[in-house]
Amino acid sequence: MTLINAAGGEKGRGVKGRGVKGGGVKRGGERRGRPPATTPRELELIALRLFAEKGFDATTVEELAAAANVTSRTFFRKFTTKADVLWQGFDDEVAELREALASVSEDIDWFPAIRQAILSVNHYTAADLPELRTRMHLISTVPALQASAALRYDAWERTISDFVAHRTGLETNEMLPLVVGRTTLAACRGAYDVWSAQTVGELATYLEQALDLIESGFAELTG
Amino acid sequence: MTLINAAGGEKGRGVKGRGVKGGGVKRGGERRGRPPATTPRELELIALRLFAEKGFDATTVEELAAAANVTSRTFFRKFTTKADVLWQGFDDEVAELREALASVSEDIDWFPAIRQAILSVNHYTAADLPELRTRMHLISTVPALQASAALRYDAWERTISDFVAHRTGLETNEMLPLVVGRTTLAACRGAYDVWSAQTVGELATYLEQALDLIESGFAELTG
DNA sequence: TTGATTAATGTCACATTGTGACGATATTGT
DNA sequence: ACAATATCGTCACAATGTGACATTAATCAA
Repeated sequence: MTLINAAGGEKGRGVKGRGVKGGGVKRGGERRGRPPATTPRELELIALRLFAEKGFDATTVEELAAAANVTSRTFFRKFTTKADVLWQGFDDEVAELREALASVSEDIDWFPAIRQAILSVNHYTAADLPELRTRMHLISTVPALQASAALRYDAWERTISDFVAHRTGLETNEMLPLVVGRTTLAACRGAYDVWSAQTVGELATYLEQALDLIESGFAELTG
Repeated sequence: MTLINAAGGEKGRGVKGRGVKGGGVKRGGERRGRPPATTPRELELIALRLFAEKGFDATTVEELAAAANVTSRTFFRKFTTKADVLWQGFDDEVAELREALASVSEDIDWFPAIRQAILSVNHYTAADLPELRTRMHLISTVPALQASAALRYDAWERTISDFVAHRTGLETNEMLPLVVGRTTLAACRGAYDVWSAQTVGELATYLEQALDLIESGFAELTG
C-alpha cells in the first residue's frame, strides 16, 4: 500500500467498460467505437511533469490536454476534477486493501490482521520512487491537492473502520472503529512521509514501525 | 476544542452589539472609513441556513451575498473560498491550542500535556449544539467541504507535532511527532463525530475516551 | 460646514474550472 | 457500403475567484 499510488505500466489500450446494455457476450478482438486518443496514465504523466515544472495552479487543463493532443473536454471526461489526475488507481488500492482484510484468517486478532493486510497490499518498486516523490511533494504542498487527498483518505479509513466494526460487532461509526480507521491511516501516512523523504529504506519497515507506535500507545521510539 | 468551531464571540473591533451585525453606538471616536456592510459571522449564519435548505452546490455565492445585502465581491474579500465561510475562527482555535500546549508545565509528560491542553481549549455551550450539528452534517457530507477540512486539520496536526518535536528533541517531520499529531487529531475527530451524533453527553468525556484509546494502543473498549 | 483621509464597498472585465448538448469521427461487425 | 458504437471536438454556459479602479460612508482637522 503506497497511499499515493505508484501506478503500473499500462501503456496499451486495455479493453474496458462493458456496456450496460446488450449483455455480456465476449468474443475475441471486439473493440468497437472510436479508440481513445490518450490514456488516463498518459495524462497523469503529463500532468506530473507540467505541475512540477510550472506549478499546479499555473498549469491549465487546456495546456495539459493539449500536450496529449486532446481537448480539455476529453480530460474532464476521464477525470472529474483537475486534481483527480494524480489519484489514478487509488480506488483500486482501497479495493485491494478491503479484499486483503477479508481474506485474513479469523483466528488472527483484528489489529494484527490490519497490519498484515496493509503490508500485503504494499507493493512498489524502486523505479517508482522518483514519480512517487514528485507526486508526494505536489500533494503535500499544493492546497488543492491536499484537499483532494482528504476524499481519497476517507475511503481508505472507512475500509479499516468497516473491518473493525465487523470484527468487533460494533457499528462502523462508533468510537473504536472510527478512531482505529483514522489513526491507522495517520500512522501509515506518517510512515509514508518519512520513507519518501529518505533515500534508502523499505516502506514496509516504516509501516511496521508506525503501526507498532500506535499499537503500543506511542511506547516505541519515545526515548 | 471543537474541531468544528462553534464560533464564539464577535471579536468585532470595538463593536459590541448583541445582534449579529453589531449594534450601533455611533458616537465615540474610533474606526475610520466606511463601516462594513456585514460581518463574517452574519455571512456564516446565512450560509449555514442556505446550505442546509438548498445544498452547498446549489447555493451560489451571489445568492448568499445578496441575502446579506452585499455583492459576491465583498464575500470573496472576507473569505478566500465559498467553503471557508463555515470555518470561521478555526485558526483562532489552533492558536489557542498552541498557547495551551506552551503553558503546560514541563513536569508533565508530553502525552498527558497534550490531553490537558486539548481539554482546556474545549469550550462550547449547549446552545451551540444545533449549529454545530448543522455544520457537522454539511462538512461530513459535502465533498467540497470535506476537502476544505483537510487544510484546517493540517494546521491542527502540525501544532501537536511541533509540540511533540519540541518536547522530545526530534524534528517535526520525524516519525513520532508526525504520527502523534495525526493520530491525536484522528482520535479527537472520532470523539467529535460520536458526540455530535448523540443527544446527550459531554464532548470532554468523549475526548478523554478517544485519547485513552490511542494512549493505550486501543486497549480500552476493545471488549 | 468643508475638505482630507481612510476603509470598506461596488462595478467591470477576465481567466479557469466544470457540465450539458449535439454533431463529427473512427473503428468493428454484417 | 452500411449500421452500430464509443470516443472525440465544438459550442454555449454557469460558477468560482481575482485584479483594477471607481464609489461610498465614516472620522478628523480646520
